[in-house]
Amino acid sequence: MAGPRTPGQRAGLTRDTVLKTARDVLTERGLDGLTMRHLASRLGVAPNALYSYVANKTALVDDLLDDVLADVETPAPDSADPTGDLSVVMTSTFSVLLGHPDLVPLYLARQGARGPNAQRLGEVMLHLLAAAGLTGTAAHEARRVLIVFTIGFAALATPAPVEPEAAPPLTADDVSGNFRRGLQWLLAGILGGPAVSGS
Amino acid sequence: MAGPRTPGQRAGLTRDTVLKTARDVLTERGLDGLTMRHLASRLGVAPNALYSYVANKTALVDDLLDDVLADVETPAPDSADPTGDLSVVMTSTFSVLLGHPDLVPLYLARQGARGPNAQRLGEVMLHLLAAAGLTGTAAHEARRVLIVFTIGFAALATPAPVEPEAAPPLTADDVSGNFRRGLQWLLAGILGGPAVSGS
DNA sequence: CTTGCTTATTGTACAGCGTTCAGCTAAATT
DNA sequence: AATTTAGCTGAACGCTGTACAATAAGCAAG
Repeated sequence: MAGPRTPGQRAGLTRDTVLKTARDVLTERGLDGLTMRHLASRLGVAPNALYSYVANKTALVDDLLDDVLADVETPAPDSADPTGDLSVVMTSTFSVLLGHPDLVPLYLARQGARGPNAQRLGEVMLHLLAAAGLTGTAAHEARRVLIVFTIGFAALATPAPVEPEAAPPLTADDVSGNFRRGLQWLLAGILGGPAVSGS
Repeated sequence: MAGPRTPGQRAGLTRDTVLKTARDVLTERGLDGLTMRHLASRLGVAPNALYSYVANKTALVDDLLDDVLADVETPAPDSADPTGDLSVVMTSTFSVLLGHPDLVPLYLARQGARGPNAQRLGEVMLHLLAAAGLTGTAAHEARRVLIVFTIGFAALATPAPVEPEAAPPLTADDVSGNFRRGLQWLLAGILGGPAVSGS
């Protein structure tokens, strides 16, 4: 990985290795530790070499965000229990997000990912909501509620950036149970609830 | 506000003017535009002059975050309708957050504010939940759910950072209605089975 | 086998960031 | 009036993301 090279010599980088190493750096050094320079040095390469594979740092992070969502399990297309499937999808999303705590705040800062994986997930959710009887605006609203709730909770479960000061325990398990209960409330409201009249 | 000063001369800064100007800069130039250097030049002052009033940029932002929460209306202490009051508090928090979109992502990145205003709000919520019959762990969980939901929704209502690309309108009104419905679902779930009547 | 084109990579550099240190001087204190 | 305190400046450090021009490796064509 290390090599003193003169200009023109190749290092054999790949877009995939760049992204993968970026993920590694992120989990090891945190969000602040993910700098183009550090990533480059990790790859044994000059910083600007990365720009052959990534338009800029924002694009890199966007790709990272979407990559992570690839791990979310989506249920078999035509199940008999859309509500349960919905619960599974959200719970899976939640736990996937928990696996990459540093990224979570970024999802909210950018209002969710926009890549293909995110889009696919969004469509799966709409499909399940339709199977449960919700369409149109109501379905979009419900989806938004579920997404916000899930990402938001993952953000809260993330370990605090600094200050070990008087840190309340708040283990990931605690938050997970908390998440599951809140999710049930939401699903009950969304699917069963009393008339959601105009208001 | 503008003045070429020689070393030793004072500019008459105040912690309050610094914070207030920081808020202005934030709303005008966004989060990326809020730099110590820009803030300083706006105050007609060398960048490092700010460090007499603020420990560092993080502390500055922390103060900003907590300041905003001062505008949240909290209900009269001993109401007969804690559920309704809870709804009022959360809705008020939501609209206050909407007024400062640039700050919202930071709340999540830092897992909520930690200043006195945030603390007060948190205690008000616990008080209302207790009045509604929830104490102990259940109350803390419920509070967490409500906070996540509220901040998360505010984050989603925030206008996207860049890309006007095919942006769905998603007006603040839309999101507000959405928020209110989701909130009802949560409250219904939190406070035990039956639908929440009031509000 | 050579010629030429494309592209990955380097060195250098720029502008900007948060922050620290040392000095100066106006204001506050004694 | 003398002395301390504190607000402010100038300069600098190390860091960031990124643009530009030069170089050489790889590849396609003659």
